[in-house]
Amino acid sequence: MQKLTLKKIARELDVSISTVSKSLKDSPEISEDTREKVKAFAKLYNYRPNTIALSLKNRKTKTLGVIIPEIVHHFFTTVVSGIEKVANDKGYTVIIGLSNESFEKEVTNMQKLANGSIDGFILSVSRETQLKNDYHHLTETIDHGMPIVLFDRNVPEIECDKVVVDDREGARNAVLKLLSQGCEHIALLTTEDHVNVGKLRTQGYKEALEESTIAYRENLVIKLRDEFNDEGQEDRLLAEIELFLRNNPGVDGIFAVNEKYALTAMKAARKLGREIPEQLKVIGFTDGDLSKFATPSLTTVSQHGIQLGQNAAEILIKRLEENNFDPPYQTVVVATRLVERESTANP
Amino acid sequence: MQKLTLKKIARELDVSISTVSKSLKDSPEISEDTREKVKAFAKLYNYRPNTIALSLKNRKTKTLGVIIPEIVHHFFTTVVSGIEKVANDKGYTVIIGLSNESFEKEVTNMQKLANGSIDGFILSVSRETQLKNDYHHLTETIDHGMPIVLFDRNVPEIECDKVVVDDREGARNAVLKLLSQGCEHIALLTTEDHVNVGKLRTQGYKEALEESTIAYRENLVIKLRDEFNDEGQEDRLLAEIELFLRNNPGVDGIFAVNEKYALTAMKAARKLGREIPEQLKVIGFTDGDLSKFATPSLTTVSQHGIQLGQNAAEILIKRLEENNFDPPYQTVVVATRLVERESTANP
DNA sequence: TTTATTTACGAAAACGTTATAGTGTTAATA
DNA sequence: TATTAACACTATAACGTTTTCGTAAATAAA
Repeated sequence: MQKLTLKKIARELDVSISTVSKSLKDSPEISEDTREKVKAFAKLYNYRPNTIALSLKNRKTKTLGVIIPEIVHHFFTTVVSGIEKVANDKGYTVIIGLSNESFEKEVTNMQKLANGSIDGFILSVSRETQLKNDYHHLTETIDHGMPIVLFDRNVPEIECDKVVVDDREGARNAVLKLLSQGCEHIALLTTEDHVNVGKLRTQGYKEALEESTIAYRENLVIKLRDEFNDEGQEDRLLAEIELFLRNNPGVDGIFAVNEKYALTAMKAARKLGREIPEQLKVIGFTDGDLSKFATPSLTTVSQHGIQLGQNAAEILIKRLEENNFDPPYQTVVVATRLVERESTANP
Repeated sequence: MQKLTLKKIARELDVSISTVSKSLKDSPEISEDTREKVKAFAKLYNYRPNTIALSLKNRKTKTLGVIIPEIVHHFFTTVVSGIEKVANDKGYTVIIGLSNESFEKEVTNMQKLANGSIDGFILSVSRETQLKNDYHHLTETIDHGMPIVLFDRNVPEIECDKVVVDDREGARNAVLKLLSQGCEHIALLTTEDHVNVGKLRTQGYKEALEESTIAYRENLVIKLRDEFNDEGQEDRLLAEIELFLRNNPGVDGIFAVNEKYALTAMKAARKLGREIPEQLKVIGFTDGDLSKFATPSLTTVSQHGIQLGQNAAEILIKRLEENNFDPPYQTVVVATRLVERESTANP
């Protein structure tokens, strides 16, 4: 009924615990007779070694801690599924911690997991952490010999392995696409400055313009406040974008740094009677269902979240298994791909 | 540098391990002097007890195992976030296992976690498990004294705590809504029969019709094959639904058992030139971003995933803390709510 | 002064493993 | 026959905790 242990098997078969353990590991020290007897018994009653005891003994848990800012989020879940895949294949378990974009939750979650529960972290820092610019919990963890792989939201000042999306290049390609489709007044819908990926995408936007004959114009860049992302704030987001479009009737292209902004922009445009893609072309970032099912369907920069997760897990596990926790660290940049759909089509 | 343990503190302060342990727990057995000294040292070097050692000693891990069929899935992630919230508040950690709708992965994932890593399961069975109708892994787990809370996809033959959505009633309300909006030929887009929730929603559809003057007609029920849900099969799904609509020009209402089917139906309708909501009204299940951002926005049956997850975690933790693993078990039915949007509006 | 009691600590066992180092037989070798 | 080697097992320590039990020394009571 209750969990079977080596001790119970030993008692039952009237041998020592060592004998049982060795039999199950097919040690030649034990006679074939005894070995078979023990194995048969263990199989019959479905013995499985206690993971916790093993973890304690081996001082490794074969478990990865994954901390993400949000779970009801397409991109992060694709990353997690990539991590899970690789981890499972290599015999690792995954523990997920959510920071909900909060610095404090990120810290406590990490502290809780760092005390023996896991062998290493895969983590994307919360928005608030970026804002506070406080990364002591990361450096401390690394100093204690626990490896971290940072993904997506890069933190240049932290030295560790990293897997990031080529945000700059992805954005550049998106804007080049808009240019090649004939757009001349391309707006950028982005986040506040402290969000690293937003900054990189903005940079890509600028680069593309610099390569063209179109000048960069500050007033076509609209930085949407973080709070607009919160549940129930969709209307304010919409109002903000609508106002912008109303004030800038000449805008014929929009590059948005995420799906939501892009979809909301399309909604605003529709309200203002602007035809997509005829009068206004739109490209978003993150290739989720939202883009696929939008009307018109949305051209996006796909981030290959699964790939990203797989890379992160592979790097971390490699470090763990090679027992090498020291520099040099690597930074893998995962290329993006522009998925073209109706929102940028030319007649 | 490396992890601090009681032993190291003891050695450093030249006292016994017991003294350190007791000091940190403020035991009156230890003199105030020593206590303070130990606590100061522990604080200075940031001592945290090793979770694994504690788990082994206490024979409980304060960890919940959550097994879900898919993670890139709005509904399941909302449930997980509800679980996380409650679990974290009560000092529990969450381990996530993905079955990817596969029976085998579900079983191995459970076996791996059941060997000491977790105190109990929260689980939604995979599609394949339902198809095979093989639940021995669940009964065995329960027999070993590990509690399970089943959520969403109910398995009537398994006795344990359950938290389910009121699928029947949700569907009934949806169809009643369509009826009240004047629909007379209401189609049902559902899954294959072995999916329990699909069956319940179908039942609700029938009930609503029975309460009306409209007769149930077999040929208005279309069971979409499971494989159409796979990545990259969107076109086949669309084709199937389009064919159906073409063959049934009289259809003026659609109730779909998930967002994807609903959105795809809208797309098909658009291709056929049918106006939504004027000529055709549509309601989906699951209130995700897809519905919110669709054009026209989609009326849906909201499942309150967060609530569901919270309930599940509360029930499981209650059982764990009360050390009561025996019947009676409870089944909580979470009510749905019809979120009305443009797709069912009347002019 | 002798005995009882408190104070302040330490030793040891236990949780379930694994690995190292014994140990008592029996068989082979010198 | 005496020594050595092979065999088949067992005891023990260790991983990091907590807790029960023990015990010296100091203090209080008889």
